[in-house]
Amino acid sequence: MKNKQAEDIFRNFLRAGKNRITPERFEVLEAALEYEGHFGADDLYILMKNFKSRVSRATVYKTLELLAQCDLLSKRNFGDNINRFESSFKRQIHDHLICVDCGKIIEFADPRIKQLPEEISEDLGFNFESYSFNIFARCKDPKKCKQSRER
Amino acid sequence: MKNKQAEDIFRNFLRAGKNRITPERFEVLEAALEYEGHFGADDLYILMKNFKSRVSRATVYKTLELLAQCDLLSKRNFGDNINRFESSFKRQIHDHLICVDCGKIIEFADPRIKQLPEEISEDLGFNFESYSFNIFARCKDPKKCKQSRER
DNA sequence: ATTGCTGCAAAACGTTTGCACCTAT
DNA sequence: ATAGGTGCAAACGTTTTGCAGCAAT
Repeated sequence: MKNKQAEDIFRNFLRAGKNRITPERFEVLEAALEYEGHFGADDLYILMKNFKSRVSRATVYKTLELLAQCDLLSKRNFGDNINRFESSFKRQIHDHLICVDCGKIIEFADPRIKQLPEEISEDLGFNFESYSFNIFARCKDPKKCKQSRER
Repeated sequence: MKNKQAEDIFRNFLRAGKNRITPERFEVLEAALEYEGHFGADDLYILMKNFKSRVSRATVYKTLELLAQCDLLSKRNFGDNINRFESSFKRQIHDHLICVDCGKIIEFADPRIKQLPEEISEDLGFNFESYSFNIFARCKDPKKCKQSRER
């Protein structure tokens, strides 16, 4: 019960669909919100296993999808064929710069990007849904690079 | 010998590294440049197989990577965990809008995006390498949607 | 002659699925 | 009571790898 507000959002979302409210789903929610930074579904599953959780891989994968649907998490793809998630609960919209050498991920929020996706969607005759904007670059400072492979 | 210019670029790139110049690699180059639109490595492999090519799957995968490295192709990722390629030879830089209902891919070039990635990289202390900007949206016109799953 | 490339099949990887049992409603 | 969720293992689709033989340098 660490994130009552997020839990309420999830509970309401589950009820709104015909989804059941189960302890496993809330266990995944809690673990996901506690995770610092970006994580793959399997990362979270392993972490939960290490903490002696009995929740299955299948449940973790399915629940993360639900959490992304109700915007408690955002699903990211940095071009390496891994779906990553991060908490978007109480967080502002941002994009990512990824160092192609060390894998470091920098978050940034540039006001110039903000309206672009919706405007472009309209112009092209589409209803905007979501967007992804990733920059791939290299650390200028070699001392800060190649050291870690944070994700 | 349909694309002498592209072949020269590839040949020089191969020589510059210590990569060998082989007929298989040029077979992949030709097939890739002829492909209309976006294709996965396996799509191209299957197509080549249908045309009785004897080039192996491994060679197709590896060669596409080389072609992306020398900018004859660009490698795209539309968030579905498939690496797609498209010819970038003699093409202007553009981004993509993907319909989440029918999978249709629209290309667009918005001048407002152009300098953004490099500027942001600099501001954050990185050397710009590349970027990806994808918009996910839904066709407004239902008649034009759900019909095809072009890629 | 050397070193890199090829084709093949097997393995790897993240993810999804089928199914019998269980549980929230 | 029943529809939906769970855990498990097996299957999936894409991509990578190990290796023996081959070919470009």
